[in-house]
Amino acid sequence: MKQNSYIPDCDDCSLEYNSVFKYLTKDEMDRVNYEKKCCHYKRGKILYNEGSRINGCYCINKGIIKIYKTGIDGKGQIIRFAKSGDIIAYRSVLSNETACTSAKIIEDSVFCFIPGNTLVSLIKNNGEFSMEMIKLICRELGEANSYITDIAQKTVRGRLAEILVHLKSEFGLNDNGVLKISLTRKELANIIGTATESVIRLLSEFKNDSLIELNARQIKILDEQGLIRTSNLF
Amino acid sequence: MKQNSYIPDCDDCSLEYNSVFKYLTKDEMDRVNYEKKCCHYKRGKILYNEGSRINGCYCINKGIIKIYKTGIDGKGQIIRFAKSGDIIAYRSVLSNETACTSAKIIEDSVFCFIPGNTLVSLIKNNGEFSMEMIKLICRELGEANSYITDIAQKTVRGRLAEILVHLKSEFGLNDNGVLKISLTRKELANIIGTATESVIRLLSEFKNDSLIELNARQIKILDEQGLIRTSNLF
DNA sequence: CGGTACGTTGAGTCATATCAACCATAGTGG
DNA sequence: CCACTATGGTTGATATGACTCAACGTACCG
Repeated sequence: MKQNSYIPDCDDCSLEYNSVFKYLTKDEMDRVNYEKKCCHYKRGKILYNEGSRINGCYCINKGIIKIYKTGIDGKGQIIRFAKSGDIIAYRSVLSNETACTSAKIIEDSVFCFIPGNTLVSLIKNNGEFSMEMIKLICRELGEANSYITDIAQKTVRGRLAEILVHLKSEFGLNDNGVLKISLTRKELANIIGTATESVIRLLSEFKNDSLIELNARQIKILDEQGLIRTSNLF
Repeated sequence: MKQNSYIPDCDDCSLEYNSVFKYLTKDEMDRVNYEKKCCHYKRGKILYNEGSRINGCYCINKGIIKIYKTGIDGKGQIIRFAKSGDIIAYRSVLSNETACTSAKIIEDSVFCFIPGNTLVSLIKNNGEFSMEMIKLICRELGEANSYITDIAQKTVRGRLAEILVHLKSEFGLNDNGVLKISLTRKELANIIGTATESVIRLLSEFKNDSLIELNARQIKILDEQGLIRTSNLF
């Protein structure tokens, strides 16, 4: 891990992104600042792999990271994306298991590594922080549960429409109404658990229905309500 | 909620089922014992509904409870089952949201209601307990993530085979090799997200392949390895 | 300039959903 | 006590969504 010139300060970072770390005391914050290690990674780099033992968590300052699993036959399944202010890999550290997911940079990132011991000691000694950590994990669990229902019940078409809406609300649009997050067709397919070809076909159907506009990886949302309707069709 | 004659003691219950509550101090345990409320519910009764506000969690002493969501068009999706020693509904309490699932008794149950305040205060004041709570939630999250991959990538056939194996390992078999948990075809369908008819057809295929034996709701596992193989077929 | 990754389109196939009919059982109310 | 109704289970016929395989275009990179 190469240390780079720019190192975010935990105080600023946690405030700006409203992360759980803002519940730390001054002393605790200093400790984290001292013990953390900052890294700059470019698109394509892998942070950790499924099955590996990780002895700390990563706090994202900038960029986007995809968290995914590899199923039988090697097909990838994207579980979620992490962005500024998010913490990843805490699950393995806290439950003392090997990683159940892999993490790959999909947009150049800056993040800090916080040793597991530090995290555990914060949880055990700071009730407020601990409570906030729990809320965070519970929120993630709630999302996972919803996703199970969606994926089990909706058609591929519905799931794709839904994921576009979801990506909009999570990462926003740039000035021309184009989704800020840029994914390959295959990545889109791996979110909703389908074949690349199906994504391609459905995207162009959406284009014909004037729901979106396509320009390579640029996806412009034309009719969000229409997408929402599509995602809820039986 | 009718109080019934038999009221489990938290000390015994947490030790017998190895639950997170065994990390409480004597005083804390007394408090929980004092503040909890014990209930006896029969099959079919609903504990709480999606969308309702719950101000406490339930600790299961006996029985089986299904936790499910209702999708669009009213189709149910079973998220998981809770049994002796499990805690449910903690997510809504801890993250201060309304319930994202419903809970229904599927095998006569005895359980205790623990007020949210009590739970939160235990988490804030007892670092060990808090850490164990976190481990528990992380484990549930890990399972949810795996399930997302399975459901997105496996065929209905594979999922059904898998769920049978899973039900065996979670609830065990009785003396004649029959799954202890008894579910309707529709419930099985709602676990794996398919149609009742498909479950029926696949179960009889499994019977023809000598993987299982059927007798109404009694499912006898004949060839667990075969089921595992079936569940992993691309 | 050739290689590799990504994107696109077409054709054929298969697993699964849907619709419909039917039987068995148990519970309900007149 | 019987008709009535609801619920669960089963089977068959049919429709179709989505996957797979295959071929080909394009862009970028060393």
